[in-house]
Amino acid sequence: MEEYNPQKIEKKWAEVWDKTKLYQTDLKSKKNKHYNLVMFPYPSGEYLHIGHGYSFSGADVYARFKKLNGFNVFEPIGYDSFGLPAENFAIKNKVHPKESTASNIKHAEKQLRSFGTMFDFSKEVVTSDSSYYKWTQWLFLKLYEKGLVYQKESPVNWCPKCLTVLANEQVINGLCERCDTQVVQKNLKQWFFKITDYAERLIKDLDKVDWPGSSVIKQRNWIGRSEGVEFEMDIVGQKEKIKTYTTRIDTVFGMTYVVLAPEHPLVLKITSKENKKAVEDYQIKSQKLSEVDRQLEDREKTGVFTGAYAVNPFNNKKVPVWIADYVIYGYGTGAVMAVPAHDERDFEFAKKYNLPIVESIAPYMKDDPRDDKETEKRDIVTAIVKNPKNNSYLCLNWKTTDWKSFPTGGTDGEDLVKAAKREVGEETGYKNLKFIKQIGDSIFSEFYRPHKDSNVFANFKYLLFELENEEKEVVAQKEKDQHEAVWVKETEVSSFISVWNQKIAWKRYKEGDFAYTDYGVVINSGRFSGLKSEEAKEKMAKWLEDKKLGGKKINYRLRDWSIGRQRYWGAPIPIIYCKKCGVQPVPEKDLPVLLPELPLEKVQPKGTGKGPLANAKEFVKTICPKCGGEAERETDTMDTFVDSSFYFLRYPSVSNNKEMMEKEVTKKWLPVDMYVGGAEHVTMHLLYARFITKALFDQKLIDFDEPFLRLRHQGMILGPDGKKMSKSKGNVVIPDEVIKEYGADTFRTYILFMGPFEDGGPWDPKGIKGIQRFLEKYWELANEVLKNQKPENPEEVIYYSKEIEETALLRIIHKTIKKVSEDIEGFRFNTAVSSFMVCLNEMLKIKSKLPFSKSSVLWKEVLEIFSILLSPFAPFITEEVWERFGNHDSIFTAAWPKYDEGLIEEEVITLVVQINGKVRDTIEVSAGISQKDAQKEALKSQKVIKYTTGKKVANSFFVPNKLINLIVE
RNA sequence: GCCCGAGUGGCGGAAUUGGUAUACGCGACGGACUUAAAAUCCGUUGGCCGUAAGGCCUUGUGGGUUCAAGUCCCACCUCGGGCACCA
Repeated sequence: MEEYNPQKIEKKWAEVWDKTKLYQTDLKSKKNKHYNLVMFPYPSGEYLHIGHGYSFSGADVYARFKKLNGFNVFEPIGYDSFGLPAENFAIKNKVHPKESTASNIKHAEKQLRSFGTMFDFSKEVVTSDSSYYKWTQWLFLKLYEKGLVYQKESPVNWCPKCLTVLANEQVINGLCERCDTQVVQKNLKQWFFKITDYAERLIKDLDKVDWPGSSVIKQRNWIGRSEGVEFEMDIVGQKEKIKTYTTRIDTVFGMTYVVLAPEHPLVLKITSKENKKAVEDYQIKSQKLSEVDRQLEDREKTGVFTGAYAVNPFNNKKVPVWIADYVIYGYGTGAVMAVPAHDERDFEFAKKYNLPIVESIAPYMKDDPRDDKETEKRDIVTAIVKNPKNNSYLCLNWKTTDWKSFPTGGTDGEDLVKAAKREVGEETGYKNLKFIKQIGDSIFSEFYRPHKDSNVFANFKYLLFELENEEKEVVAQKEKDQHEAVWVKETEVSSFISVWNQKIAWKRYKEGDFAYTDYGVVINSGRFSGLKSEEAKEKMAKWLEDKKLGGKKINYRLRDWSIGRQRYWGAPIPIIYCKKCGVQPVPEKDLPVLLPELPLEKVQPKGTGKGPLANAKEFVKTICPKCGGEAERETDTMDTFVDSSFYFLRYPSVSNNKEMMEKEVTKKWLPVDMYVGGAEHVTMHLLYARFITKALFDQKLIDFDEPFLRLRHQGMILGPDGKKMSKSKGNVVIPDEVIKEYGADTFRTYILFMGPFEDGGPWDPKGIKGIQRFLEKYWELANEVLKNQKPENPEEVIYYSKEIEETALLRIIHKTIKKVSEDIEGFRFNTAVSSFMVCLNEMLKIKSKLPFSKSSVLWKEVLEIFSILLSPFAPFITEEVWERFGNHDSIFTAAWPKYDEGLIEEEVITLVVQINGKVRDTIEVSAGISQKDAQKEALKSQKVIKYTTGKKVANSFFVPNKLINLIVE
């Protein structure tokens, strides 16, 4: 028999598919479309690694599955070829980026073709090609027209190694995303896209898309919406006012100082003469700090007093105004009302600089009060009694409930100390206590009391006592029945006490004050006292509005997208500076602004804050489009994320030089139906692409405002050592070697079989043998069936007889159709592959009982179905088998098989018999058996009898066609 | 610190709605074929006790709900990812 030779087969079909243009999508076709997109690669000079192979394999299985299901599938590919990696590679290898990019693309394309993907190479985009970046520039102009582009001098992230500005999204833990160099802050005039205008919609419209839940959450958190209140405070003796933003207006009565960011413009205006020197020094010092240093986790808080006082409008109290670098100028108003009692940062600062701490929120817990009952307010006091002789504390171990608590009781208007002493006496007998101090302020709790059939809204206070001597009075029997008094060692108190509010009180006592940051009941807050946080927030916001001092405000963490890069290898920003007319956009008709061909030595950035284009005199020098006078071009290039924010819009129109998006074809093909790529792009590319889509939608250039309807991520493939692949670790695996040895079919099937698609994991070359064996077995079976395709005597053929084996053959293939269809739709490729193996193993078993001579027609049919099912994973081998079976058209023009529910259903099923929840036997019964009959059958089993003799079946639970659980006593 | 996600054999992993835990594959062991090896084929393979029949235990740990828990609830531990002085 002819051996399976993947190299030969794959070479043959790659050529045939290319020649017949099988994967060139007719974009004008009326058929149902499916736009299947993969994130296009970065041809940086490395080979496409195994991770690309993973991503493309998964996406391609889905694309082929859709094609077989009758969709007109478009699976384009291109190259994200502008940018730092490509440029750095070129500089390092002393090749011009233009040349290196071209050769890298050539190599990448060769690799891509070897993967056996159905990419439509005829509609390729190359972002560094002027035919593409013309549209990058056009996009810039469109946003510019609508005021979504602006230029601002501001501190920006500067990578001292890449010598360029980076977007917020490109700074990872304070390091440059590309080269891991520590990023510093630099003041530069920069171009920004106003993505913050879209913050709300970018959050809201996440509801519209089918994306992995974790990615939706990640993007939401990145945008960081927060609801709060903004209000103004007077400054004593000055005209200026301080505007502040807070999400916790309910804590405002606890404000004991105000902090401004050091760079806040108000700082110098309000600083008093005596404090001027210190404030200025501090400002200079903090300006020098890099973003990283400023964000270091355990950095101690620092700050200085300005000498000014602000007035809390709620209680007209004067509070000192400080500056400190823990307040960020770019967020909110750059000014914070500091409430040390209820904010950890303010607390730390207040402790360090001895600022007062005032509680305005008391802990509160709603402990299942009943809505239908009255609520009574009660003041309650808890005594924490210390025995100084042995360092233990007086506690109660309750007999009537599972409480473990300190002595506690109502005050009934009595003095707190007196009431506490009385309670301790009644409950435990101890009568000589010395009052030490009160611990914290109130804690509230609302709960239902069964013995009085009412709710209590309790106000707990906590007093600390020391035991003077062990003298006791008699404890009433009634008390003794309820609880016993025990002395608990200090170290064990916190685990002993079970009552939540006493746990908090104990923590306060032992660890001293801490910031209580949860919601609760507002206290010490004048007319707002007694309200719960949620209510107080509403009423306080309303109060501010009425007084015209402020009101509700929503803030976002998201910053505008800085898009200028001081590097060579990118799309020039189409802007002209005219001395007379100022900043002028390049007119559309003059696009593209061609990237000048600089010699390699001039490509290298100098770090002057200006990019290499500034050295290209003939490029810089131009004329003003408005007045025709002498003018200069902008020399920054655009961030590559601008290039990739619209490439999916360009693919269908790639052959059109007049329009970025051809109307008809765009309307038909977009948005993207399925997008496959890494989760690392969630807060960058995917966010930018959504923003650009919405901006174009608002200009009525497209009629949809979400670009990617469905999104799936592939996991990361790690090196065989379990570490992230990197050249320096020497653990990079490239798919070429694997494909050369085993073929693309085996590679694709294996990499998808390794585990769940979204998980990834270490590349383990050992397991690939299993897939190789599987494909070989399939190949052999198919060829054997083929050999027996035409029986000598056609009369001998029994077609669909009732032979058990035939039924079994049909059953297994139909089961497999169902399973594989569902698994591919759900991106569960690993289990789909496993069911192929189950199916093949079953077929081989049947084969030994069902000779070909009798049923070759059925065998052929089954093998054809199996081939179609397998073809998305292993396109080459299945295409070859398909052809050998006498089909003239490609297998990918075939129809995906439908399964017959009736054929899947078993006639005899294996029923699990449990006795008291433990599996004791399995019995063969006919499908659809009733509970009664099942029980009867089960009780016949010898194994079951063993457990049931002399016992009564008290109950039974039945899961039809699965299980029966008999309860015997 | 906060927000996600995950812990299942020697390994990768499976288990639809709570219903036979360990499918499928790798590896390992035993056997067949072979002068031999590779390849291939057949068998065994969660742990413990037992000659066996069989029994007991087992999905990170500890509790709970249930006739029944990998799956649901509570607490904790470990790992991975994201955010991180965002007021």
